[in-house]
Amino acid sequence: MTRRDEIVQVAGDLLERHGSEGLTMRAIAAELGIRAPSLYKHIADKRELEIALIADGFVQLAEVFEKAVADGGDRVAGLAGAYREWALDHPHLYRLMTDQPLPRDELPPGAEQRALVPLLEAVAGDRDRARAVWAFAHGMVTLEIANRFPPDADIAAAWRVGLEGIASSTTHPEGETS
Amino acid sequence: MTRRDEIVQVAGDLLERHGSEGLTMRAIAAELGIRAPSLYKHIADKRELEIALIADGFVQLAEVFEKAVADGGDRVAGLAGAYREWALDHPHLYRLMTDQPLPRDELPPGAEQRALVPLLEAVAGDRDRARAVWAFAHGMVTLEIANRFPPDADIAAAWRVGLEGIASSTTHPEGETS
DNA sequence: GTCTATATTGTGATAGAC
DNA sequence: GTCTATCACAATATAGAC
Repeated sequence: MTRRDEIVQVAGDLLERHGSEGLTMRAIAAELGIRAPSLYKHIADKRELEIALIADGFVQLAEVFEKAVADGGDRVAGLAGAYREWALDHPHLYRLMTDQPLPRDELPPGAEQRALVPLLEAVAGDRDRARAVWAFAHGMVTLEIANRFPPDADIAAAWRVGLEGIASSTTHPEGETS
Repeated sequence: MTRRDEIVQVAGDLLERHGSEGLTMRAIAAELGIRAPSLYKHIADKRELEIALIADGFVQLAEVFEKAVADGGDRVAGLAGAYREWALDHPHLYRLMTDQPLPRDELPPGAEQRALVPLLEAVAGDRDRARAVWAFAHGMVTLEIANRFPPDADIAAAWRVGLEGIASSTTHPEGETS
């Protein structure tokens, strides 16, 4: 493992342990037992570090999705469950990945695509439906991370209602407005 | 209008114009033609300012919802449209309101409730369905704000698919797992 | 109610020695 | 590849004069 890889790994650990506010060059260096300026011999700037973390996140998500599909069962439900579990397990990385426009130019090509394909296949290539499922899952996950549901909310039930509705409703009629 | 109200108003303007990073005590003061320390004669700290902005946001949202219901038509679709329009019109306030746990203790009582009632009524009191609709709308709106949909995405179609699915699907059978 | 001066803390980043 | 020293900047907030 190169020194650069070590730095990225430590950065990821710090991000999950202390949130994005805890992700400082000084803290990363301290974790490695060196001083902050030394980091710049291995990376250009902090942004490069964040990009690497985001790219890594997409790889993780793709792997989690592929495993969920391989496990069989209802595909959309399986993917949603995997998405939820991974996001709640890595809340700060999840936010880093979704709070900003995707820096597509700076990411390794295909990273986003690979994570996206399993969902698209699960809805038979219906892009609108895929986006609706994604938005629902993203909304649920961010609200859960931000602790916005009341303590007595039946979160699993909300997931069920949403997924069953979006995944299995028939295609809307052309031109229907109401 | 008291000086405090002026400060809150200027803070809201700054938030929308320059995002949460632009919302600094110095900037607020500059906008008012005074120095930052003078603000502390009117408010205790910056947090108090943010709370006031959040509370104000809920009032705006409640009014927007009530107007949408009064306008008639499909209720869920009307509320969702109003939600989307308001959020995209005030993206930074929207994020301030939803990115963190709700400071319920510090908000005027009923602020959250008043904004919530119209949606709950639109789904006949079904709390799970209300949460699913909310999560879907929240997901769509945050993804739109973060510019995460590709340029060619048919966002209106995704809204339609999601809302028709969640709002009109039948209640899920008890114990059904797949 | 405003000011100046300042405390305190923090950030990312560079220069240049070793 | 690491160090020390430092730049440049910004943030919230307080003390005390006027």
